[in-house]
Amino acid sequence: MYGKFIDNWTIQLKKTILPLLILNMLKQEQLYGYLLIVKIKECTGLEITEGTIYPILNRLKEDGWLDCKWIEQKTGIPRKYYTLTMDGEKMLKELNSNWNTIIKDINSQIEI
Amino acid sequence: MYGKFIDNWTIQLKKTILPLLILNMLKQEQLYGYLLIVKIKECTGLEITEGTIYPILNRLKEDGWLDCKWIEQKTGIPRKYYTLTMDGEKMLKELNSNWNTIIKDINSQIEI
DNA sequence: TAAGATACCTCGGATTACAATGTATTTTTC
DNA sequence: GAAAAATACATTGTAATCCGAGGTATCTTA
Repeated sequence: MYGKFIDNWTIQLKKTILPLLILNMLKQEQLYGYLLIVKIKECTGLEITEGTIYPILNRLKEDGWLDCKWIEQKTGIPRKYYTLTMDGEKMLKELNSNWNTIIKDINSQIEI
Repeated sequence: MYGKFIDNWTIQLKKTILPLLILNMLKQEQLYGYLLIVKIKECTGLEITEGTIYPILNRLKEDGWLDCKWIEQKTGIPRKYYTLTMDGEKMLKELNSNWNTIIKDINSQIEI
């Protein structure tokens, strides 16, 4: 059985990619932490917890790639919505470019 | 300046991908640790040290994905060459398939 | 009204990664 | 031909990271 090795590696890879994924999701629409957990699960199958998502969002905000604002709900708890800053958009363009380069480099080593 | 964030993330991603890359390289030809360091640099620009490559190779061997044998050189130090086992080949097929799925999932979130 | 879901946040101990270090031979350089 | 640099293996201590667990609060459902 080789499932365990593959599972661990796959989960690790998805976690490494998280910032890229989160930034790209936030480029399309503003989102809050708890919803990101759900969306990431939908998109990648990866089940993360709050202990994973909030530190990442805080870090991206501290670095200046994200803004956030509290939005009151008609009903329910207020939510902290995140959006990309101008810097964040520029940075993301380069990050996506890097992502593509890496994929190309790696795929060049994978036989078809 | 956003280079630092991008650099760190890029390096981290490449390191996470290392096992996939190494296994695919070894599928094409038998290689030894020191040469892998050179080839990985050529392919991805990632500069790793022995402290990185040998533990990975040992781990892959312990797990049963790799075989190794010492080969004496006409001149120079003997080298420890690694090859894929049958299990390793099967596992790699699945690993590559996972890799493609992840790329597809992530790219679906990246605007063009 | 209790349980479960939504939504935020923090932190310390477990894990992990790798720089540094060590050995030995060969090649190059001056 | 001595010293330095390169080739090639291996290990390990600690520095950094990560996230499960735990905490607060409100809303919904059974």
